[in-house]
Amino acid sequence: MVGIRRLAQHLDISIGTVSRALNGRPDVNEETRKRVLEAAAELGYAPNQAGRSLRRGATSAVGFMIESNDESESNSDNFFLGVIGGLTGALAQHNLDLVVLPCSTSEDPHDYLQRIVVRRLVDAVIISATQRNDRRIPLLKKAGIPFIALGRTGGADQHAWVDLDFEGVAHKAVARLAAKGHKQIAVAVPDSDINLGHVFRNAFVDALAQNGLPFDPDFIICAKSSEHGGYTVGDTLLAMKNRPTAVVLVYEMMAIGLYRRLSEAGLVPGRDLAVVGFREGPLARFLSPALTCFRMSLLDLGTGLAEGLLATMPAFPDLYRAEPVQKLWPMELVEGESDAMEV
Amino acid sequence: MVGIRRLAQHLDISIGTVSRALNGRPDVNEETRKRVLEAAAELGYAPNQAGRSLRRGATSAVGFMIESNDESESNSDNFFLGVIGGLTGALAQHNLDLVVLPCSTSEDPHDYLQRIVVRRLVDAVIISATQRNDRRIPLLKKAGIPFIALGRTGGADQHAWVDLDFEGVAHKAVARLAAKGHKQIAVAVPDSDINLGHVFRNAFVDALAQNGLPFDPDFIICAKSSEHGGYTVGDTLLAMKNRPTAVVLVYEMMAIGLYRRLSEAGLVPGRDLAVVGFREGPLARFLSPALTCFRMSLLDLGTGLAEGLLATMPAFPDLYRAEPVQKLWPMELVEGESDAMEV
DNA sequence: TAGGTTTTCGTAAACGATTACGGAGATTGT
DNA sequence: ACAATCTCCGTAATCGTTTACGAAAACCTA
Repeated sequence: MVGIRRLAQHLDISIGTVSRALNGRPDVNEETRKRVLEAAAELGYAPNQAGRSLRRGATSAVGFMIESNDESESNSDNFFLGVIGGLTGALAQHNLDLVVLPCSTSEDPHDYLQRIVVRRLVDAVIISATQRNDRRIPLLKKAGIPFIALGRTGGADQHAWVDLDFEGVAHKAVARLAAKGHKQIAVAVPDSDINLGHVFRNAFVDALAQNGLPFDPDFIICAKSSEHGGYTVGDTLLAMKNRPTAVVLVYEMMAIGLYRRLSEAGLVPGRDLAVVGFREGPLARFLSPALTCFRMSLLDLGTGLAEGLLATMPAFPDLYRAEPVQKLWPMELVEGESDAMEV
Repeated sequence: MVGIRRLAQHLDISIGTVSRALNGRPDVNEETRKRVLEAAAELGYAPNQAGRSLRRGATSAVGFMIESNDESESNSDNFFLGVIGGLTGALAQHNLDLVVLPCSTSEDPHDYLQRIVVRRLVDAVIISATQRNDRRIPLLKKAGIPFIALGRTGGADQHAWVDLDFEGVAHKAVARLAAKGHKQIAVAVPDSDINLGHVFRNAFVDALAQNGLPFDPDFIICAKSSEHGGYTVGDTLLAMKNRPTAVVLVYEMMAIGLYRRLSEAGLVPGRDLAVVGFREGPLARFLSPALTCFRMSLLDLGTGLAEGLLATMPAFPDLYRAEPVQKLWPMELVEGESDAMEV
């Protein structure tokens, strides 16, 4: 393996000069720099990451912590892959690698992250699937590791995050349904301790109030964020004596299950029950009737996350900003037929 | 940050002894070892990864190279997440981290991998989406990096790989269709230079021969491995004067597009055209009529990949085997209604 | 008890890169 | 011509950990 030593003796200069030449330091003759650069390309030299990290005290890597669902049951489809694409692109421009840190669902995310952090495996981290009271936040703050969260937390403390604009989604969905005459609108939220459920629930309640609609606690339906969860939402709806005329869902997989349950009951979405989904996934186009839902660019979301993270890293003084980025990511309505009915 | 130095001075012993105690070396008093372990836990010590990597010449990380499709168009959904779950579990048992290396589709995978390898970012790699003549193989061999491929390559050279049992799938699919009287069976394969297409195509031709069925080159349909690709497969089929009575697909997303195209033409899968899909994804259960396809455990696949990789790593002498693992992963038929018709 | 063996631990040299420091030439100023 | 300045580069320390080597102490054997 060719290191800086071999490069230096090949050029018959000192390793210090080689290093300076490669790192763009000013105190090196331009003629020498050119020779070094050429030799490096010729010999296929690249700095050893371990040596560099040790000396610099930084790894040039940021971690993206996701929970790797052990079996394919769950909701997340191409979501993370899309975000990862945006992240890598934006980070690569600053010579940062992305390290995906998949936390098994059988392990406590806090403990997993602690192991990563204390070993100094990455310079900064992105956490996802944030909980209402997420212990990872104080951990990262105490360790002084720059971070950003994909998803708000419940805490009042300030930290950088990017989240989907649930308020906007809830407002658009409810306003649209209200305009069609719906007065009894239900919402399905995930039953896990993930913060998303709370946020979406609150946004929904606010949207109801803004549209002058009454709020019935029974209309908040908790379910697993999976296809089967959507099926159980159908069960719940069908069992209600005072059945809502419309329902708003999170996760496209829920929509699939609900469609199936309705179909079994001889009901048609958009005719017997207005359905508004959340994120437009690859399935939404196929569902019949077409699902009214919301669209976003996963690539842009990843880019936005990267920018927000870089702004928290003192190692990038030109991008650094004192106040943490807190950004709601807009989603655009995709009109379908699943909420076509008027009432 | 607490390092081995602080730990040593806190215990008033030398750093050498601390290191030996932590690494389970025999030449340290058990009483001393216990004290060191306790102090390490108390002070929250964990070895700095950069220092350790530099000294050991190994990073304790294996890379999993995937291509991160820039936009959500493409096929891969929960596939990688599932495999990652299996990988992390199996690797963690040997104190190995998994680093996901997402290669942007705009970059040459070979160049991307070279940058990773030359910087010694990982000890071993798993490559996926192998091409027929994959330049990454000689790169890794030359660099002496242990690796395993998820997907066979076309080359005759020996290296470790795990691949799906396309032969088994093709044979089961064709035999099943032949038993129902089908004589004109088409197959849709991806049009990219990924090796999967060639393998699947060959397996299909073999299966035809084994079942005494004629082979018509027109019945090999190339398409993008996406929902839209499936739609174009439908276009191609409908435009044929001598239309096949059955079609076998790869990728579940293709099935969705094909269903949509057939529906637009007023045709029903399983009645007007027998459809056999490939991998059972979260969507297959929902398609109506239910898609006949094949099932596998992504978790087990990940575990198998990890085992095959460990067997190539000299750093694990007890697992090391001279001959590289080459394993076809079986898939189990999931009976649906999409190929119910007889002819 | 002398000599040999074993146990336990401290010392110091690596690993590969970065960078503060200082020195040798070359250049400029008076 | 002498000093001051500037340009360029070599030397060596350093990051945190591992490990070969040797030494001290303890233990055994005859």
